[in-house]
Amino acid sequence: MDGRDNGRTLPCERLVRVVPLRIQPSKQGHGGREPLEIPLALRPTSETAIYPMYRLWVRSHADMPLRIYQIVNTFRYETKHTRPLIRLREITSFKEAHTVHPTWDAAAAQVEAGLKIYREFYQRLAIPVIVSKRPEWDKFPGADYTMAVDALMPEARTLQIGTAHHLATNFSKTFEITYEDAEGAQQYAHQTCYGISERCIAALISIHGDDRGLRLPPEVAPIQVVIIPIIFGESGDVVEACQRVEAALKARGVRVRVDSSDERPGAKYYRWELKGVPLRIEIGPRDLKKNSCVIVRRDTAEKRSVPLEVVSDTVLELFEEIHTNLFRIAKKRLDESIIDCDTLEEAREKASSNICRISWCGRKDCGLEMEDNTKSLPWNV
RNA sequence: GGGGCCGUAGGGUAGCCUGGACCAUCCUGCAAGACUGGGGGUCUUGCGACCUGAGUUCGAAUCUCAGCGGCCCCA
Repeated sequence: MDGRDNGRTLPCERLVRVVPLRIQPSKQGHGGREPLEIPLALRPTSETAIYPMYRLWVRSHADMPLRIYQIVNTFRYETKHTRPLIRLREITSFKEAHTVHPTWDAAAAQVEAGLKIYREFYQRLAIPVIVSKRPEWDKFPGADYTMAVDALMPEARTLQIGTAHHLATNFSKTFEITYEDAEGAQQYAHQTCYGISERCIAALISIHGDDRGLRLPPEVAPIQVVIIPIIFGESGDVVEACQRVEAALKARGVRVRVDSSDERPGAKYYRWELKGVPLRIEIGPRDLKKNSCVIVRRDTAEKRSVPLEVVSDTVLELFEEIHTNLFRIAKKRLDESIIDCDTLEEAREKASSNICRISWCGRKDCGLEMEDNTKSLPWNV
């Protein structure tokens, strides 16, 4: 699918320059001279693949809103400086929505709806975000305007972890996506597109992780509770107690696992902390005498002895607390890093370790000068 | 686009400068066993590597050249 072949003009000339419409791999990678036996092309963005279909699917106002999403891999022509999960030549799980609406306002409402989804998504990952409108020169090529979701990474840099674009009629004019309105006249449709990539994983890992490894919010932890039996000799009763607790938690829908490998308990603690399991339950002879167990939080390392009959309730309560705590810590760090600057000089000093908020007249040359002077992009990464 | 650095078991490394006692060091990992077990245990045994090619040389992990791969810095 190559937009240049159909004789039409793309909505923005910059799109052609910034996003190659077709990447042609060779035996030496892209840019090599020797062609592959079977010619292959990598598909960079989805607009040119999807919108010709939208042209066929959208006929009347009754066909809208049209809202479709897909999870795909996407290729970017990054020549250097790739970084795992953050800057990749192949984005392996781009989750993108493409919608069509009759009016500009309806599309704008959809942009808001998309942003609301992303706010909730990141809330559930315990990641506080900043939602902002990008300046003209930083928006998606062909967009009327671009909204972006950013998170703060530990090294005080922002990471763009989601975008939502109002495309207005820019693409519908190119791809001739029109509909018949109530008066029987043909109108260009208004479109939006919005997406997030595996950068959400990068943010999750970086923002919550500590020196002991991952710290995962319970809702998204593959294993939410690990049970460590403390075995002396035979200890059949300990093993049995672990299995009872495991069954009780499973019955409440908890993703739980008993680590009955023959490593030392200490080694198991370190291993599961590294993997970010939110709660660890230790059960040994001492606990069984009291008919209790020890529950240890990954986020705070706090230990408490809990009677066996209330383990499930306690676990579910702690899940809530852990999520709240992770979000609170991240939110505090974000809030504290945002500082108001009165002068460009001040912003220059502080931009490397903070998010600077500064007045701007709205002119492009002023904006670019601010970026140059502070050696930062408006949202860094 | 420009510059710099580096390729040794699954991971991390020593050896390279000054070629030979290197069938390549140590840590970790993996496999098996024994004693163990409330914060990374100990011992025994085993597995596993010099990026590729050409050259120099009696002899190359080590020197030369080329290729491939990776990392970092600058624009």
